[in-house]
Amino acid sequence: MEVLRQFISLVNPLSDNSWKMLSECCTLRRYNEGDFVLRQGAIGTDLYFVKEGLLRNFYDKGHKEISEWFTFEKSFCFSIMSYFEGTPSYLAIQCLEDSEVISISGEGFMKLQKCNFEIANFAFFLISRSLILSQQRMLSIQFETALQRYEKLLDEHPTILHRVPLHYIASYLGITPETLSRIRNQIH
Amino acid sequence: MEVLRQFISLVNPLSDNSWKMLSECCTLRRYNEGDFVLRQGAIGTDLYFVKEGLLRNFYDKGHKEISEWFTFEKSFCFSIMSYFEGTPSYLAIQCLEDSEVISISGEGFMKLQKCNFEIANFAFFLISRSLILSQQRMLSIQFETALQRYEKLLDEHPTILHRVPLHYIASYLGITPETLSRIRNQIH
DNA sequence: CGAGGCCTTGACCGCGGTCAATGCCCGTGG
DNA sequence: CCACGGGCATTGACCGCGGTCAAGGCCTCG
Repeated sequence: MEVLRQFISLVNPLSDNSWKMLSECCTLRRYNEGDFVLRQGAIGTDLYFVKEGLLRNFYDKGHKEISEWFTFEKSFCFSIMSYFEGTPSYLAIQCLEDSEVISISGEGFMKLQKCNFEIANFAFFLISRSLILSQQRMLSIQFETALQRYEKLLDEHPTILHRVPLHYIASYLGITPETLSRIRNQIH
Repeated sequence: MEVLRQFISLVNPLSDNSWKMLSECCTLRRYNEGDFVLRQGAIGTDLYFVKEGLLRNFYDKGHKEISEWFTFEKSFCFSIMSYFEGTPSYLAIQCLEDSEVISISGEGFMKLQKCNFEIANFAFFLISRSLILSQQRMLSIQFETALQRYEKLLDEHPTILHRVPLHYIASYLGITPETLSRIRNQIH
């Protein structure tokens, strides 16, 4: 669990007492490649911190799976709609590699947030960062070409090609595998 | 200011004490059509609640202005990047009609948020709703055609055609005025 | 009456989607 | 060990949405 505390400390350090309360909401789980951390339709009010491994966050759109994002080690993810509204998750979370994930109970976390300012602060930080990323992604989809988005993705995550199959990357970029293929051989 | 308190009460009512502290951060301002509530490049850490009137939130992209959203009466807006990071705002906010706007000092609000759970809760609510809207807008841009987005907009804001010029609506929809024009006469 | 802003219309084009075929890699079973 | 089958990636032909550029109509205001 120490990894999680260090991660949170980068934002604002928690007192021993706050950390004790928070860690009581946490559970470390191990998954194999292909396992689901969260299935669509399940209630997913928990927050997930990836200690080791790689997750794929995706949802169904028509007959296709759309990859919303890939959660790398040392970062958080959660099902936005499900978390805020307690509804069944349209988002699913699956492991692309064997992974270790710390689940933070949504119920427990929300209670803490209402009575502990350090944790309320951290919650606010998490959400605000999601909001900024969401805005940036929107601008990216609206104004950049598929080629630009692909190059930016490689730039930010150079290892992604070795770790994620191309058709998942395509759906993250908002294009078909065919288009991604054309983009790739247009580069060389 | 009473309107604002009522609005907040819909989410979670504030005690008299919390409201007193919050209202000390608030300033009511009147604007004429065309006036700027926030200019691009200015530091815009405040939150704005529109009591009366209609605002346009837009930014520059290349040589064009892109309308990000229209803020109708009885709702909030703010410059996301500027608010969280205290940086100069790339977003500008301008009045499309004579308006009355309550500005909540960002500085004051953030202080309250760190020592008052009712206000922290409300802040969390505001951000989380922005996040949900941002996600929805992203899905809308990625998967719906311009026609679908236009029809949905009219459905959700039937008065918008009387209050907002078409070229602003076009840029909100992410299309050119020419395309909007074609869409409109294709409906009848 | 003329000028300028807004909206519309037309001709053309490019990005990315769809559909279908082919190639490649790899695991399974005869 | 080879043959087969299936999933993934690629390639090609075609098409439609929406962008660009240019022109024309209409209103308002000086």
